[in-house]
Amino acid sequence: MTASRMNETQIDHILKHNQLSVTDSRKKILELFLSSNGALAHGDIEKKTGEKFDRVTVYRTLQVFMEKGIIHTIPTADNSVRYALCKDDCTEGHHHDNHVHFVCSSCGNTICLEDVTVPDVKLPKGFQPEEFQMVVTGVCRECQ
Amino acid sequence: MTASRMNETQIDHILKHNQLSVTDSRKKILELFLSSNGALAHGDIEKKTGEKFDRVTVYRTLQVFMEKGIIHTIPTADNSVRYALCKDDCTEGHHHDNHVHFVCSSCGNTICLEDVTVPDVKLPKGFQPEEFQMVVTGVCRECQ
DNA sequence: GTAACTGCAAAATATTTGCATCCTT
DNA sequence: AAGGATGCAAATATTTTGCAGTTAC
Repeated sequence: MTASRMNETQIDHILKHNQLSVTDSRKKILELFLSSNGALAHGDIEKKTGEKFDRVTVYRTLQVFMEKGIIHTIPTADNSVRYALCKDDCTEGHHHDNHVHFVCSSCGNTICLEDVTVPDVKLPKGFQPEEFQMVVTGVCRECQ
Repeated sequence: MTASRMNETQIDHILKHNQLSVTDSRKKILELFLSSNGALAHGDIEKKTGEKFDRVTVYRTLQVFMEKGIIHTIPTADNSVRYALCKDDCTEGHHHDNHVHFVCSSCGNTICLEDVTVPDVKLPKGFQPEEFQMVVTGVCRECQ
C-alpha cells in the first residue's frame, strides 16, 4: 500500500466515520488539512488546493467539518478566522485540542505545536472551565 | 470630588495623553470600556451606550484606540472580534496584557481575569515568542 | 431512485473609503 | 482659523440563503 493510497483511505474513512458522503470537494479540502501542519484561513483553501471551489461550498464544507468535530477554529488576536485539524483529538468528534498554537507575525502562518501542552491555570472561585486555549505570537522557525 | 467627576477627569486624561481630541463619542465609548469589566464586541457599543453612534464612527474610534494602545483585541475561538481595555498595561500604549481571558459559553461575556497571569511555556527551538495569550472557555460566575 | 451535495444568483452583514460639514483646540 | 472628527452615501468584502441541477449511495 503506497503512502498516497493510505492517505486516500484515511480521508475516506474520516468522512464515512462522520456520516458524510464522500465528495470531491470534501476529499480535497480534508486532504489539504491533513497535509498542512498549520491552520488555514478560509481564503487559503481556494489558494492552496489550486482548485476553484465555489465559495459557498467552502463555507459549507468548513461548517460541516466543524459540526462533526473534524476541524475547529483557533483563536487569533488579529481577528482572522483560522481552522485546524489537529492530529489525534479532532478526528474523534470531540477536541481537547490541548496544545499551543503559534502565529507567526512575519509569514502569518499558524502552526500547531503538538508537543507543547497548555499549562493548567487556577481560576478564581465560581468559574467553571471547559476548554483552555493558548496562542503565542512571534517569529517562527522559518522566518528567523 | 465625586466619583463620576473623577472618572471624567480620567477619561479626558487618557484621551489627551494619547494626543486625541476629546470628543463626545470618544468619551462615551471610552467610558463604556472603563465601566465594563469585560470585553466588548463592536455591536455592544451601540447597544450598551444607548447612543445611536454612526457605525463608521464606532469603527474609526475603535481603530484609533487600538493604534494608541488604549484597547486591544482579544482572541476568541468563535471568531467574534472583541475589544478590551485592560487595567494597567493598556493605558500606557503598550500591552503586555498578561492575564487570562474567560469567555462564558452561556452568557457570551468575555471577562478579564486580571489576577490570573498567563503561565510561561517552553517553545521548541527556533520559535521566537513575542506575546502569549490564553483564553479559557466555560461557565462564568453569574451563569452557574 | 432518493437523499444529499454543489454551484449559481442574490440577499443579508460587515467593513472601508470619500467627502462635505461640524467641532475641538 | 485650522486641523481633525463626524456623519452620510456608497463602494467593498464577507457570509448566508434559496433553489435547480448533479452526484453519491
